[in-house]
Parts: sequence; structure tokens; C-alpha cells
Amino acid sequence: MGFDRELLKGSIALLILKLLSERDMYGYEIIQESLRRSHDAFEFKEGTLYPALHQLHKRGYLRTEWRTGGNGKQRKYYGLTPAGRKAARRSEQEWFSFTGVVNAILSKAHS
Amino acid sequence: MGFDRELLKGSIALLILKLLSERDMYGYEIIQESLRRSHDAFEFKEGTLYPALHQLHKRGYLRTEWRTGGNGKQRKYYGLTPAGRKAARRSEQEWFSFTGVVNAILSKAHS
DNA sequence: ATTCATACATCGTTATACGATGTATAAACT
DNA sequence: AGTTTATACATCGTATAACGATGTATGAAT
Repeated sequence: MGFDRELLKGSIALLILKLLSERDMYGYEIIQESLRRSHDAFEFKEGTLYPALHQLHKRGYLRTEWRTGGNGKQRKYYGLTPAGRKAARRSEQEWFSFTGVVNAILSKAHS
Repeated sequence: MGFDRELLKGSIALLILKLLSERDMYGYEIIQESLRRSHDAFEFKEGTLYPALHQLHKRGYLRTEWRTGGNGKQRKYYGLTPAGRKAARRSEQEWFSFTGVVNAILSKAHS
């Protein structure tokens, strides 16, 4: 595909990375935020999110930290490493160029 | 995902359907056209394209026709059925709403 | 006391992208 | 004449991923 094969599937990685570039979040929060921002259109499933987080962590893009909330509840916060920030930018770049190409093909298809 | 899981992988189906909504094409031509229109960024691999074509055909979206070129060469042309036209519109719609949602999440991520 | 939302996680199924590989023909080059 | 290259179809196996199902545990609300 010329594009990193990771791309499409990578839309998930992209979203995770971009959300975390805003602020640290814990897993469940990422799910809720995606729901909120997409007006319920985009729901990460836990079976999708957690493996994706672990994979990004293994690649060195994320650091993790257990924090105890005011209620004594444990939450595992994820944040970007410097490599993660780079990956976020690269990932966004790829997204724009991919959608650009698809849209180019689409628009020429009815001209 | 709320979205048809077919979506992303469906970007391939989308492109095939939209290209064929313009005119009938044979497999190899679809590959060449995508290359040309994307300035070589988007290359369908044959191992990807042909199974995808067969699948779309099996779903009733495509009709096929062997035609003999001026040089006596056989080419299998694909064209859209009425159901295929509907699928093309639906697929495009889904693409726009999906990219819209992703972009919404992305843009809010640095506001 | 019980249900619900929060919060983590893993496993198995299903599907798919695509590299590799194979066949065949015509054109172009050497 | 012989060889390569482009055209043109196709299948199979591998790797991977999305996610439904499932499980555990806690605090809040009913």
C-alpha cells in the first residue's frame, strides 16, 4: 500500500496518541472521551483498547503510572513518552495524507 | 465501533465501488488508475484486489463480462449493478462520517 | 443487599491485507 | 530467435487485528 500498513488499523493508535498528547488519561477515560467527542459515534471496545495500549507501551510510546484517586480507587494513567509524541505527529501526518489520497480518488471519480 | 466494522478495510471496497461508478474497468486497470490518481501513493496489490472484487461480486454489487480487446486479449470487465450503486453511495457516506469523526477528535485534541 | 458504573485485563473467533507464487499472452528489446 | 517486461488473471498461507465474551474487583447508588 505504500502507506504503512499500520495506518488503517492505526486510526485507533492515532486516536489514542492524539488524545494522550492533550493530557494523561486512564483507559476507561479514553473510551469515555472518544464517546463524548464523537457524540457517541465512536466507541472503543475494551477488548480493543487495552491490547492497543499495551502494544503502544511495549513500543515505548507510552509511560504508565498508577495513581490513587480521591476515593482511594486505583487508576492506571497513560502518558506519552518523547518517542510517543513523535509517533503522534507521524501518525497524524499519515492520516491526513491517506485521507487526502482517498478523497482525491473519490472526487475525481465523479468529475 | 458503531461504524460498520467493514469501514476501514472498506476503504478498499469504497475505492473499487467509486472507480467503477465512473466506468467499467478490468482488474488491472483499477490498479493502474489508483496509482495514477494518487500519484503512485496508492497501489492495490493483486492479492488484495482480486479477492475483494470476487467478494463484491458475490454480494451482488458487481457484474462481470469478458471482453476481447483489439489485440485479441481477454479482459474481465467489472461494472456496478444497481445494488452496487447503492453500496457505493452508502460506502462514501460512511467514509465521510468516519473521517469527520476522527478529524473532530483530532482537532479537539489541541484546542 | 443488590445493582450499576467504573476500571482493569485476557482469550478465541473471524476476517482481511498482502506477500508469494503460479499461469498465460503480447510487446519490446537485444 | 531468445529474453525480458508489462499486462492480466488467480489462489494460498501468514500475520495481525478488532472485538465479543468473559472474568475480577471496587465504590456509589438504590
